[in-house]
Amino acid sequence: MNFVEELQWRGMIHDIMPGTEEHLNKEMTTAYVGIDPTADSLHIGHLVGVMMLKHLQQAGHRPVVLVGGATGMIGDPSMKSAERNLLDEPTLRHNQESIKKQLMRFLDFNSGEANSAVMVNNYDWMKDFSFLDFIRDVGKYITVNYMMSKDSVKKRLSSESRDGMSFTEFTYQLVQGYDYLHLYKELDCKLQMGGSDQWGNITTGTELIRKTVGGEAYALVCPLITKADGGKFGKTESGNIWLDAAKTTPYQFYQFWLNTSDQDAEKYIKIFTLLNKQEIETLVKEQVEAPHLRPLQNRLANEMTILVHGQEALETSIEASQILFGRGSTQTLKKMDEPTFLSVFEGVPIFTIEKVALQEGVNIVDLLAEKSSVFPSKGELRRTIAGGGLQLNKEKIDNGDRLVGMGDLLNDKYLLVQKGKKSFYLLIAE
RNA sequence: GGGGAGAUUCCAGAGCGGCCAAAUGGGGCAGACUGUAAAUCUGUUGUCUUUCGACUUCGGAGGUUCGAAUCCUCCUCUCCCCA
Repeated sequence: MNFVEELQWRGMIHDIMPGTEEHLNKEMTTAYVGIDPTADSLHIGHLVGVMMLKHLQQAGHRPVVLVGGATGMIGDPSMKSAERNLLDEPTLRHNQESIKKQLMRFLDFNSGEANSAVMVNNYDWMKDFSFLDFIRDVGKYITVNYMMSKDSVKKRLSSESRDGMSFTEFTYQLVQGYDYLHLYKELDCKLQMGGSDQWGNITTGTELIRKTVGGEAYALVCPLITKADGGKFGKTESGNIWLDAAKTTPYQFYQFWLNTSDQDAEKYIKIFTLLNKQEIETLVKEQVEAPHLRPLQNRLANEMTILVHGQEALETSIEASQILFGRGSTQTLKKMDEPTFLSVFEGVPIFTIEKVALQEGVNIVDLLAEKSSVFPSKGELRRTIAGGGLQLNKEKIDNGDRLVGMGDLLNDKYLLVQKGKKSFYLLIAE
C-alpha cells in the first residue's frame, strides 16, 4: 500500500492535486506541513498534520516540519474570523524548541537515512527579506485578482464578516506561498500538506513555483476534523487538549479520547493511530456487537496515551478512571493508602484549606465557595446541589447545610469533591 | 475627506423612559434515561441572600429626568459605501 492509498482508507484525503500520487511513486519526495508556533506545545488539532508526516516517513519519503515563525507573526485569515495577536521573537524560539521535542515522539529526526525528518523555521529566511525585495520578487508574480478569489479572503471581504481584513493578513498567502518556493529550491520539496483550510494558501505556493521557476509542485490536504455533533474538535470546556502534560494531564488526555462519541471513534482511530486496516475493522465489529464496552474508544484512548505520554501514564490514567467512574464509594476511597490515592488524583485540580476550620465543622457551601474557590459563586454551588450534581467523597450531597468535619477527611487530609459526572476536585487540609 | 450603520450578558441577537438582571436562539452546567457515547426530555445560566429582597451590569465620560440599556452631549472603537 503506498502513501496515498494509506491516507485514502484512513479518510485523510480531502483534496489532492493531479499528479501527486504519480510523483510520490516515482521517487523519494520531500513534503512539508506548516505548524504555527502560537504556543509552546502542540495540541491534538496539530496531530492530523503530524500523522500525515508520520505516514509519509513510513512510506520512505522525507518529512519537513515548517515552524511558522514568520507566518505566525502575521496570522492566517483562514484560521480565524478576526485579526490575530502578533508574537515576538523570543516567544517564537522558545515555542519552536518545545514543539520539536514533542514531534520527536512521532517523527525520526536523527535516523541518518535520507528521509530523516527536518525542521525549519520560515522566520530564518523571512526576517531579512526586505519589503521592496518581497513585492518585487514575489508579489510581482501573483495578481490581486488571484488572491481575492481564495475562499479565505472572500469570506473576510464579504459583508457577513464583522471585521475587515488588514493588509498584513491579506499578504499571508503570499508569504506562505513563498515558503513553499523557498523549500522547493532549498530542499527540493515538492509537496505541501495540511488541513483543507490550507488549500488556497498551498495552491498560491504551487502557482508561485510554476511562475517563477517553472517547477511542478503538489498539494494534498486532509479534511477538517469535525465532531458529529458539530462542535469543535479538540476542545473541552477548559480549552485545548495539549500534548504537554503540564497543560493537559495524562488523565485528562486519556479521558478526552475515551469520551469520543461512537460516531466519531472510528474516524479518529483511523486518523490518529497507526493501527492497520484489519485491526480497526475488527474493533469496529466488536463495537457493533457490544457497544457498551466501547472497544473503539478504549483502544483509541490507550493508543494515544501511550504514544504521547507513555505506558506508565496510561496505567495510572486507567486506574484513576476505574476508581472514579467504576464502583468507587466512600469506603473504597477510605481504604486507599496515600500514595495510591495521590497517583489516582494526579492532575485533578487541587485546592488547599485550613485544617483548623474543619475542627468545628464547616458548612459545605462556605467550604467550597468561600474557604476555597472550587466554585466561583455560592449561587452556582447552591444550584448544583439543588440539582443533585454534587458529591463529596463519592457521596451525594443534597443539602447546602451539610457540615463538613474532621470525620470526612480521607487519609486525615483529603476531601474529594465531584461536580456532575466528570469533574473532580481535591481539597487538601493543612 | 464625505456619507451611512453599529458597539447589549459566554456567542448570536431582541429590547414603547418605569412591568428590564434585560426576549429568543445557540453554547455551557446539572438532572432523568444510558455505556463516562449519541439522541430526547427537564432544570439552570450577573453577585450576595434559605425566602423577601439588596446590589453591580447594556463601549467610555458626563448630562436631562422622580426614574435611563432606551433621550442629549462629547469621546473611543468597528464595519459598509462614495471620493
